[in-house]
Amino acid sequence: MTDGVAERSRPRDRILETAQDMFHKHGIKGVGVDAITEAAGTNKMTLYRHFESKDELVIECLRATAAKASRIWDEFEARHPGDKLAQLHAWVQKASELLSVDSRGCDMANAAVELTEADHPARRVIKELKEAQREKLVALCRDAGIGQAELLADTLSLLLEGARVSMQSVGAEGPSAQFVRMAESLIASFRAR
Amino acid sequence: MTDGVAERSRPRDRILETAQDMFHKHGIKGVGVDAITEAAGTNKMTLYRHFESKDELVIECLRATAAKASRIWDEFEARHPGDKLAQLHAWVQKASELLSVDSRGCDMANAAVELTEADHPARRVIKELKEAQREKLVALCRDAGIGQAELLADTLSLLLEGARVSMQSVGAEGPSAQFVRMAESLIASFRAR
DNA sequence: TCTAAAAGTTACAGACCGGTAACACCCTAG
DNA sequence: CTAGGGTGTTACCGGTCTGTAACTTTTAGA
Repeated sequence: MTDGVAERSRPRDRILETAQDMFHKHGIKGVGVDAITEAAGTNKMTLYRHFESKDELVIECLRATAAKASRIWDEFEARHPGDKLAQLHAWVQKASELLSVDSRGCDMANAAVELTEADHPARRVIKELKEAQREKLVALCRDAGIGQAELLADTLSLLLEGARVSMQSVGAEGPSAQFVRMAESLIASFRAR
Repeated sequence: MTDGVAERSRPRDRILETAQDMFHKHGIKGVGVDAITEAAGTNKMTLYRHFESKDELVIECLRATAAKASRIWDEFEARHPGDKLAQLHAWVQKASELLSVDSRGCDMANAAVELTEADHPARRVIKELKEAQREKLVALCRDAGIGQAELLADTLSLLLEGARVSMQSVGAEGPSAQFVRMAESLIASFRAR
């Protein structure tokens, strides 16, 4: 009779994990703190003892998501130590796997779409995290020996971001279905010159 | 002393136009019907006499947006009659113009991100409209004499969709800044083979 | 075992939401 | 001039939202 999401961890961890999951699935404005705490097997007061507001919880969730993504990058290095080109291909492969398994795309991009207020506290965090990810991909492309590393990295970024949002509007059979082919031929053409 | 948004048109038209603008700027869940009717210089009862629900209003707004986009396509044909390749370049140019002028991206994609319920009435409309746009771009590529027209059209779609969402998370100086260069070299490479 | 912190419980405040009812008004078509 | 449809106004319903107060229970460490 386990709790599924909850298990027996500390309330703060359960709240954070549950909130990540629910924000991801239903959007930030689509889920209230009551629903989160109930799903996490706790209550609202406990949430507000650990997070000073819903916005702050959102930010913590985004940071946690980025940390998970970072762990995936560590896997690339572990599986293909030193071989940056193989890591780049692994990146494409992993991106397409996630596309086929999850139809809700990137939490940070989705949050940016939802939180339209220019001064929303989450916006600067989103920008920071996205910029860090961009730099990582640029570095990977450069270390893989590609000339115009920034341009390739940015193109791959836009393709992936587009695929993730396209899935949500037209579904998996839309343009996003060809993501791997696009990305691979793009890498090939950048390597050729 | 004009009303700005309102002028002296019929309440229904004012509501539709104002709602389009406000949904676009602040998101669907970010604006209430009260705010819309007030900005449109009318009241809630009048809105509900013309639209049976907020969801229905959202759908009408999406259709109106798609109709505006369709008028832009008519411009391409008017400016470059018969020259499909020139129209494709015009499409790239226009897309980048819109990117630099408006940072909130595509209403349909944004709505798909916000409205997470799988059976939301707006979702099927979004899918229909997006599929229609996809077919238009595929036809344009094919008529421009490009071999793998579907693949080029889908790649361009993902690039643009990605650019529009990337702008919202990292801003205009991010990867989306290179959209024109990416799109043009992509077209060139498809034409070359 | 005793204590203190963490967590649970209940109730509530105050705001906003989508949607409706009842009624008064105005403007135009006949 | 008059009838009637479109519009404006006010008030309200039931629900949901974030966030807080006050109090009780559980848990864990010395």
